[in-house]
Amino acid sequence: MEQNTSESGWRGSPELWLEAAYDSLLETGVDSVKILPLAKRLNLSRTSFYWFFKDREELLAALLTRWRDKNTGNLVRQSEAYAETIAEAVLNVFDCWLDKRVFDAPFEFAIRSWAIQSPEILAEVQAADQLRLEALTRMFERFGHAPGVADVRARTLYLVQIGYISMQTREDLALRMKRIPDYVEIFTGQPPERRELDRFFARHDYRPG
Amino acid sequence: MEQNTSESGWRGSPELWLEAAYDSLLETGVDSVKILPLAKRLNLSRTSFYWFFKDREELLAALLTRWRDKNTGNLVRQSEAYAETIAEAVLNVFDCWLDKRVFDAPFEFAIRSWAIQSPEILAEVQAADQLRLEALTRMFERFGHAPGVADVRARTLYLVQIGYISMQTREDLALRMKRIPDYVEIFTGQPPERRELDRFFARHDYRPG
DNA sequence: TGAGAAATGTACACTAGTGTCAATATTCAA
DNA sequence: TTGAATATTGACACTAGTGTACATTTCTCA
Repeated sequence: MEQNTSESGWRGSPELWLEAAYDSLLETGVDSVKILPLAKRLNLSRTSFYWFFKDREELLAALLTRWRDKNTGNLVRQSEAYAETIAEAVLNVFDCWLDKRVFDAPFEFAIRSWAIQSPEILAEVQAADQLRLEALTRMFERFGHAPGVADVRARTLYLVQIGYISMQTREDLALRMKRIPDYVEIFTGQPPERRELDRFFARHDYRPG
Repeated sequence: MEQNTSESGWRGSPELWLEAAYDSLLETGVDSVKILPLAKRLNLSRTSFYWFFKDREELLAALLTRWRDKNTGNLVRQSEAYAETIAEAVLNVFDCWLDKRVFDAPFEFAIRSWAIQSPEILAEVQAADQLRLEALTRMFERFGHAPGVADVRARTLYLVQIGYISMQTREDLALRMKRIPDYVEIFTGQPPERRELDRFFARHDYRPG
């Protein structure tokens, strides 16, 4: 808890405070990201925080930057990945929902919850939504869907996941994987090929059955 | 602002404080539901609050009750409404998303944002999600979908809306209505009949074209 | 090994909220 | 028209947070 991962002999660092802020944000929301409680967690004097950050605002801004870089960037990238069919393309996007190295769902929920109390955060979230939806719409259009339908299919794919995040459920991999073929069929209008599913399951270390 | 809607000559009332709390919850989240700011809004002394409520907790509990009674009750009811086809049944559920007398989307978002900082609220939200999903799954099963598929279709229908609420977009009726036929087709696997759409548009005072 | 940079801590002044109590004012109904 | 019920208020004591100033400690490296 009071360890610093960097190699310096000092106890504190910007990274340490940011990491504690991140943990606190995900556990109990932005209003719990307060310097006094973080200092207690870190066994540091509250005021030494100010050596690394100008004020609380600056810490919160750093959290926002971290979110923007991770989630939106990777989602857009997945939507542009190589695929031979729309089913395969959708499965590429599903990678986001199953691999926390690609997309951080609890982080996403914490940021969206933050948006209710801050117009700036709301604007950030809406800008992200637009970028992501545009990328997904282009994906459906690439596979021959007309613009209007592509838009609604992109929304369905994206909003189901945002809704799922908002439910904050913790389900095991097997349960989630069992729904995948039905989701693919609903989202694309066509059932996925066996080999497409196998490739997907394999890269998530899942053996059906 | 300092008016009391009830007929008594007093300025304050439980309803007045609850209404102010509701407004504040929807505008800026649960952390803004504080007695001091509410009192300022109402032009009342902060301490007169304690005549009507034991403490802040009791006020928050009243907000939760209001949400539970309104949103979950009505959604389950709409899922059970008379329909001849699954498309018509889905359109009955869509009534919720378009009529704030039936389902209060901003309220829903505020409650879900609250859940990040309170295990009790999280439990309430998850109980509501389960009730609603079960009702929607039964709806798809009534129209002949196998249990597994019915579950995934119910999730799709429900989660798209929860995700939409989480985006906090404000779009006009025409734009939202334009997507309806595509949504029905994606959610049910079949396009809606012209007359089903017409009946739906008519009851929302919308003229397509 | 000691000077200076980097980090930490203590003391202070401030703000915004909570809830209790006793005093006071207002309304309603007999 | 007056007394009881109902509501309102200001004063008090408290908690948890913010940020600044300055003294102190700890590390680094010349």
